[in-house]
Amino acid sequence: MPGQHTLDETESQVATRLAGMDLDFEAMAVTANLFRAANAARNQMERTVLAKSNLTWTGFVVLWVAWIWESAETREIASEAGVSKATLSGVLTTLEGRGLLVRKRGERDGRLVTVELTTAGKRLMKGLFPEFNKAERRVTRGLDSAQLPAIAEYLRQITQAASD
Amino acid sequence: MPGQHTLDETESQVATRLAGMDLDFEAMAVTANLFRAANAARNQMERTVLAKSNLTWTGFVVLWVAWIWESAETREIASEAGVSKATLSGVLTTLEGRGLLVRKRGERDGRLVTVELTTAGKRLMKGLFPEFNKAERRVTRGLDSAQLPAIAEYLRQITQAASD
DNA sequence: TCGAGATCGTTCGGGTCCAAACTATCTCCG
DNA sequence: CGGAGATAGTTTGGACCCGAACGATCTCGA
Repeated sequence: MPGQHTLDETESQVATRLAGMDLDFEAMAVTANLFRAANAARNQMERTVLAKSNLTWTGFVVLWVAWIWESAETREIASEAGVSKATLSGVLTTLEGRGLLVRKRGERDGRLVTVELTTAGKRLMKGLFPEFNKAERRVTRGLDSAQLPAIAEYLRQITQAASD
Repeated sequence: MPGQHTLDETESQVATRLAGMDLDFEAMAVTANLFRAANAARNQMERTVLAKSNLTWTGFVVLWVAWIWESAETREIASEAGVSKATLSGVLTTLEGRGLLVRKRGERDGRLVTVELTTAGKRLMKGLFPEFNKAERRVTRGLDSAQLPAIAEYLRQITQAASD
C-alpha cells in the first residue's frame, strides 16, 4: 500500500519535524492516539453494526441515552451524547420521523421537551445493543482485560480535565 | 444544574438497566469513556485554540498532516486525518479557498494530487501548534505523567483492533 | 403584578461527513 | 497497440454539526 505510513513512521516524522520546539511530546502522543482510536472504533462500529439498521452514530447514541434513562430531557441527551442542542434538535426530528421516538412537551414547564422511545425504538435497541457490545469487545480485544477498568479510569480523567 | 448526571450516575443506571443481559461491561466502559474523552477534548480544543483562527477540527488536522510531511498526497492525508476522501475533497477546497494550501496535480501520475502549505499556511501552523500543544497538555493534566507512554500504547492497541 | 432576565428548544447558515456514482488516468495483458 | 480493469480524486444527495439569533416560557424581585 504505497503512500501509507505506519503509526511509528508518523510519530518519528513528527519528532523530527518538531525537534527543537518546546513541546510536550508525551501529551501529544496521548491525544493524537486518543482521536485515532476513537475514530477508528467509531468507523468500525458504524460499518459493522449500525449501517445495517440505517442508523448514524449520533442517532444510535441518542436512542441509547433515551433507552437507558427510560425518558430523558433533551438537554440531558445532548450532554450525554456530546452534541450541541442545535444538533440534537435535527437528529430528534430525523429519529421521530422514522417512528423510533416521540417528543413530549413538559407539562409543568412548557419550555422543556422530554424524549421517549416508541415500541419500535425499544425493539430496535433491544436487538441492536448486544451486537453493539460485541463490537465494543472487539475493539478492546488487544488490551489486557485486567487493565480495562484502569484504562476506563484514565479516560475519565481526560474527560474531566477537558470539561474545565 | 438540574437534569445533569455525573459519570458515576450514568454508569450505575446503565448497570441497572442492562442487568441480566450477557454483556461485557468492562469493554463497554472503556469504549464509552473513549468517546466521551475524545469528544470532550475535541470540543475543548476547538473552542480554546481553533476558534480564534476560524479553523474547524478537521481543517486543522489536514493542515497539520501536510505541515508535518512537508508535502502530502491526498489519500495519505485522508488516512492520517481519519476522514473519507470525499470529505477531504471538500475540506481541501475550503482551505485552498482561504489561501492556506495549494493542490498540485501529480506529474508522473496524473491521477494523484499532492497538497502543500502556502506561506500563510505555514505561518499559521507555526503560531498555532504550540498553543495546540498547550491544550493537549491541559487535557492530559489529570494523568500521572509517568503513565503517559503506556496510555498512548493502550490507545494504539484499540486503533489496531478497530482497523481489522 | 408585571417586566427584566434567565432558560429552553428551534431555526438558520455554512461547514463537515459518508457512500455511491462519476470522470480521468494508469497498468498490464493479449 | 489497445482495451479491460484497477486506482485517484471529485461530485452528488442526504444527514450531522455548531454558534448565533430567535421566540416561547418561566422566575423573581420591586
